[in-house]
Amino acid sequence: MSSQTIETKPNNGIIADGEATAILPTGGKHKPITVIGTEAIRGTFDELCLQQAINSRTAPGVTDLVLNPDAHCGYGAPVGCVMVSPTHVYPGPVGVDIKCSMSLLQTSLPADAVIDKPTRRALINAICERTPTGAGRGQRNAPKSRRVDEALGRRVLVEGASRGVCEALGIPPEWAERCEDSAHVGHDDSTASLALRLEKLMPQMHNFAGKVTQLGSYGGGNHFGECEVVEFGEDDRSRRVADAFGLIDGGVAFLSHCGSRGIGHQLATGQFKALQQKFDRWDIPLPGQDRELVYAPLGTPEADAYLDDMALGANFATVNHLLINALVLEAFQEVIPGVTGRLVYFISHNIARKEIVDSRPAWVHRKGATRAMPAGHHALAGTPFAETGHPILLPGNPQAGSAVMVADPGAELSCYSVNHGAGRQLGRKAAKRALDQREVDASFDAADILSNCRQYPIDEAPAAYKDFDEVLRSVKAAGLASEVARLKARFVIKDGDKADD
DNA sequence: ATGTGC
Repeated sequence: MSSQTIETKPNNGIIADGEATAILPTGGKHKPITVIGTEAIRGTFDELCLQQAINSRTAPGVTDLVLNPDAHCGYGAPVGCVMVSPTHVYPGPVGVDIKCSMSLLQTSLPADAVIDKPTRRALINAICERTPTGAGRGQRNAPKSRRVDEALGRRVLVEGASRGVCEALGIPPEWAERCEDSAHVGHDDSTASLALRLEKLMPQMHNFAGKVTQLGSYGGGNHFGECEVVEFGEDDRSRRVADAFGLIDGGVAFLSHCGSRGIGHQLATGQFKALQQKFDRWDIPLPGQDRELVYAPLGTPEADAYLDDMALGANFATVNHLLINALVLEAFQEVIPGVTGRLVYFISHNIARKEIVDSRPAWVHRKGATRAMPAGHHALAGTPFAETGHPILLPGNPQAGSAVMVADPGAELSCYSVNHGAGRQLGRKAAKRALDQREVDASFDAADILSNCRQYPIDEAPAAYKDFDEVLRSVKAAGLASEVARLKARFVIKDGDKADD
């Protein structure tokens, strides 16, 4: 494995072939890396990020690698990339937070219901009581009707959002149709193999009962819940699609970002360690000599174990999101009786899926990347979105807004994928050095956006992220997707200096 | 991302 050097080439070796599309050749017979991003965006990719992309592109069994405009360094592969392999699975290019995802709940409320501050404060409190934030945090005072014991926890991991699990947790079962995948199965397409795998893992699953009580919680870092006002665009097509998605112009919606919490973390790190030990023992060369890029050929016990563990974590994340949405709706109903809500969509940006790429089945690893299938895509047949394409949920930042998009046929270029958000511009330490807490808080006050935190976490401030409009411009100019609606924050739930502690 | 250092 020769690791190419990139620093001496102009533009880091990236060759533009359109306003927002480019290629990065990696030498040999390899198809080049597909790069999405305007010139301004392409300048934000640092060397390590590009080296990770090259390592990933030239790794065994990989046929396609897409680098998205929000790309930055990740574990082995960049956050913000798509890696396709018909023959291998790669745990690193799924990531440590298995099935980290976005979901959007459309309520029946008009925007003026969330104007006055006391109502928004009451909503923040009611939501925080039910859906906690923070490391280790889970359900504190869940009512008996929604308590997750060990037995139900096992069912969640094995079945995902099955009818039985939804009923046991008070989740409207029809929401399962509004999921990118409501349930994940094991390596042999059965749930039986997942049950067996979980049984085998149980002795290592420290505090399993405690971890399953994390269902219905956000965790920390960039995870959040956000009350939004939905703003449709001007053109007829986007308004028609927004209607079909069940969005309401000028209505109140709730956007959530979270993943598989402690369970997914334990499953992912367990897989990294197990595979790294085997690579050490076997002395097999790693792509770019990077231990974070361990892999397993399909059909081996190692690949089976990874696919099973990924499915267990993914099922937890799916039910976590659906329960959060059910609990958030309950919180709205406590504060504003009579309000109703429907799940618009639940879609992941950290998962490997079996899809058809270039007419053959392949594992599409999306790491900080979102599936983007347009109207008429064969995989959407029989879903509510066959005629429109499915909703794409892209968090930007509370001040610039977030976006609902829909894929265009041009998304074939990026293996039917787009970015997963704005992407970091400043590392956490750099953000703490560069940004001023009072200015950050003042900017939220000026925009009349409330938060559950006394001080907004500075490393999560909008200025720590790339310019969201430039990122969206890249996606549109590359022909991947169109904007359907913008979401403007009215209040934000984050892990931070909580007002209720 | 994470019972936020192995």
